[in-house]
Amino acid sequence: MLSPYGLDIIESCFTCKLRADRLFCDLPAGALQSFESIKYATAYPKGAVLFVEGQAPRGIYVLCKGRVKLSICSTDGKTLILKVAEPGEVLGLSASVSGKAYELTAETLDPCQVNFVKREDFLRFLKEHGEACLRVAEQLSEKYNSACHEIRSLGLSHSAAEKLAKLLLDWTAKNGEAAKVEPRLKLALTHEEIAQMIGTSRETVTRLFADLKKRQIVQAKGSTLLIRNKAALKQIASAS
Amino acid sequence: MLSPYGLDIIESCFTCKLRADRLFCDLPAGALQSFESIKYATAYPKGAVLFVEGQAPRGIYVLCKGRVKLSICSTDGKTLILKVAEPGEVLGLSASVSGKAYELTAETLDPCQVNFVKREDFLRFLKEHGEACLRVAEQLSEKYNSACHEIRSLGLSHSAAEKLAKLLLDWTAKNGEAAKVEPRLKLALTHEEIAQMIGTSRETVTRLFADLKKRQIVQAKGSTLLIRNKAALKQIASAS
DNA sequence: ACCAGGTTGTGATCCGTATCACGCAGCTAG
DNA sequence: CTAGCTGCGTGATACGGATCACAACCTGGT
Repeated sequence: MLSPYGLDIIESCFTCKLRADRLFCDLPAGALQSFESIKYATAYPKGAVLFVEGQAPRGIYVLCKGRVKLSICSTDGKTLILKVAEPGEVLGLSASVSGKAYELTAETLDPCQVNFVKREDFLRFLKEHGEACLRVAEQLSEKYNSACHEIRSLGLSHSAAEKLAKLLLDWTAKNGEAAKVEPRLKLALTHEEIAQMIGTSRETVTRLFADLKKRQIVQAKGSTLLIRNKAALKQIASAS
Repeated sequence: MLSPYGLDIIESCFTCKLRADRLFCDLPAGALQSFESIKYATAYPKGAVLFVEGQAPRGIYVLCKGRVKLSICSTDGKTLILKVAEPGEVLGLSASVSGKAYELTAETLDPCQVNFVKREDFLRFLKEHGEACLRVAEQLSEKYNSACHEIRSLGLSHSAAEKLAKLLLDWTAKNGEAAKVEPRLKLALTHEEIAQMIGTSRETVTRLFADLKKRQIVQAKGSTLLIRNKAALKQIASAS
């Protein structure tokens, strides 16, 4: 198979290494076979838009490789990044199930491989495969859960410092660096994007980082961040 | 059957008038029969707590009668009301599906009738009835959708005036008064609770109402609110 | 009728952070 | 090499709304 945009294409779900530990992908053989027959394996370059908030749902996108930025956008141009999706996640799921417009905009941050399934095909698939339908319910619960977390952080944790600290701790947890005393993490996003994740302005993010550095809580090493004082960060994150 | 807390108990899902237009309740006869056999019809007084954020999921609560306040709460006591659930909604669904803790707290605002189903029974029921499972997926999509709306309003529409205007318009829409030029609506919540719905302080809500009245946009008639200038309200709601 | 507890109205003050307005560094392309 | 673009660092200012502190209400209960 071709390797556009510098990707190594994953040929089939059966041989995919991620399958076991991903919520949706780990289907029984029968269902997976049937899924393979309706999916379109596609590749996107960095910066491609999979779907835009407000569009009628065309279908679902199972992310196999690369990261996808999920955001929501106001009429006057302000953007809020909800999360960055990782391989194994199903995008556009809830819109495809309910038939309502996509709630978010999905844009690739890296070159990505994606399995696309048309909405009609997908709904038929769900009717025929009860097990898959349960998986979908689980995925949706997952999404609902993280939406609730987002709401909590936007609506309750008022100060921007608090939100930034929470975000940093979240990231270390995802990178499997949580256990370490001084976790490292790569800042793959610009200050502007981080600001959009916590609903604040770019300048504030810059100032907050400056403050954290001055207080020896974090330390920059190129584009990687070293967290020198996790306790202090947790303090800030849970400050009322 | 008894009528505790002044409720007229709905005997069975088969005879329930709401069934047809509710997402989850309108199941095929076979599934409904099976559902009837695992549900516990229960009644709650006003102010009862069905479940609390953070608890392990016991099961789902199908609301048949009355209103239930769904809220999320920070460690330092601040509360954010996400929505007020109406009959036909399924509460505690996503937690029961995923097995994670309840994301919210559910508290009755009126005397309520509720069908409770234990988690294990419910999961078994879903495995046996593929159709029901699809309904669950739809309900979850619905919930995810409204969570996204909440996020949008919390994260993007910055001014409190904007959020209040949106809330009022939402309410008129739900009451079927949307079409009218001067819709009425009953304010069943206190200023404090409204403040918790839009993530602001009680005083701000009072001030905002005072301002709307001064500008002749709304008019109070006891506990009902008359909207005199819907256009102006929409203006405020969509102001950047 | 009266008092208590919850709800509403309003002023004064203060703090966080948005916003504007720069200068500076690094990277890419002509 | 220089022009231009994008991302970062930092000051000055302004404003929305949180918070505190009371006063005026309106309930229902004894």
